[in-house]
Amino acid sequence: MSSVPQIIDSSATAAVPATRMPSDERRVLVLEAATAVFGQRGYAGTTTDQVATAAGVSQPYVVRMFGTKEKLFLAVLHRALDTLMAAFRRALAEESDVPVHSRMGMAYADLLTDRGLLLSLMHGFVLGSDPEIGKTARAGFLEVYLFLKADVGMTPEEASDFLAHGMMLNTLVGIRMADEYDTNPDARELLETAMPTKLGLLRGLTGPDKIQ
Amino acid sequence: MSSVPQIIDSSATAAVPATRMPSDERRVLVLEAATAVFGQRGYAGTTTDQVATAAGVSQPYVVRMFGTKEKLFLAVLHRALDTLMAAFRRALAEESDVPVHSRMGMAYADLLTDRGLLLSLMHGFVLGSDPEIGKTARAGFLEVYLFLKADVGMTPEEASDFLAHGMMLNTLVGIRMADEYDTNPDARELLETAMPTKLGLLRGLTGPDKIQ
DNA sequence: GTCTATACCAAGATAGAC
DNA sequence: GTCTATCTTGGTATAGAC
Repeated sequence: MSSVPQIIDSSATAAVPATRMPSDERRVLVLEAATAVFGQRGYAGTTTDQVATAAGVSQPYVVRMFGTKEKLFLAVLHRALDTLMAAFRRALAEESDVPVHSRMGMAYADLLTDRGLLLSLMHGFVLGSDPEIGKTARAGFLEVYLFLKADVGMTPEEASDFLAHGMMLNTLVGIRMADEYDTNPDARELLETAMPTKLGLLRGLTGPDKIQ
Repeated sequence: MSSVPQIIDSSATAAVPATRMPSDERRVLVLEAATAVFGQRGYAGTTTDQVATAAGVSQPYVVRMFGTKEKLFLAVLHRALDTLMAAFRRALAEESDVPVHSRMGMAYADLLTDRGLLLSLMHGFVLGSDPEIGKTARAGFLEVYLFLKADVGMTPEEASDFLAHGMMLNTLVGIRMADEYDTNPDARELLETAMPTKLGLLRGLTGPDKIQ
């Protein structure tokens, strides 16, 4: 694979000892960095060193914190699913004239700003053959499906369609279709059709990646 | 990552010299094997040795044939896109009482039987940050979108919805949701809702993987 | 809590024989 | 056209110091 241009600023060299920090705080920082890198390069395509650099700590420390790279990825998936469900629950509880289904869609699209979150999930979703990752991915996907039916009140068809559009959104982000927005009218039309309201968010993700 | 249980029979040991074969024939065999493995494990998660074993040839020979692993993956993507477009064109040309949109959907779902084809595409789609892979993925995705509009006659909305359901199907396969069909009623309902007609194909993909 | 140093293995690629 | 042997790199994980 050719080297991937990066979004995340890598000027954070891990060489200089990171300032001491409570381990749970540090843990969150590393999880966020890992989410960004995994989202961009996928599970196998990511090295623990890339995560460490993005988080501004040393590579062995990342491994030390999570045990193995796989456990780190699983933690990323769980955090992503928790964040997603929390956003949905918030959107559901919200007082608003906007219909619930739309509010859910907007809540989902808003997660695009959480760098790599939806894409890390997507990478997990397509690795169903891996025993651990697959188990987590299926459980998470079904949790969302059930929530849409039981709590939001969608029919199976509505929930399935909602998820389909979510997967489409994930794909458009993953494929970086927004990079073609200005130069390819078809890409532009597709983006404007597939995500009319939240286009701004996607376009904000254009340009060279910020991860090292 | 824990080791992935396999679908493809690995009894094909490369140790015994493969019988000589015209290079384009061998090329196709390797491409098919590569499609299956890449579909299951993704680009970075696949080794050229796994591909070689699945194809029944030696690892250096795989590299020799395609130059690099990345070129092999790109060849897999191109072959997958060609196969997909050919299936669509065939479904379009077909005489039938079934409406075109349905015929397209069925043609797509039928590709599930081509082991790893749709999943290799999906893995490519989520690697848009990689310069080469991303370029190919975006071009292929847009080619399909344009075909749906220009040749099939879909509106942008219809084409976008069609693609959304395609991505949903890919995801359900990738996540191996069919593995839960018998034991989880929610998984079953979701599968029956998302792919009512072609469920049989998906279920056929259940069970231990056949790739080594 | 965090680092440096390093062991160890896996994997892509090359050389060269048959 | 296809293999065996091997070089080389890069990446996870461990040991141990501060």
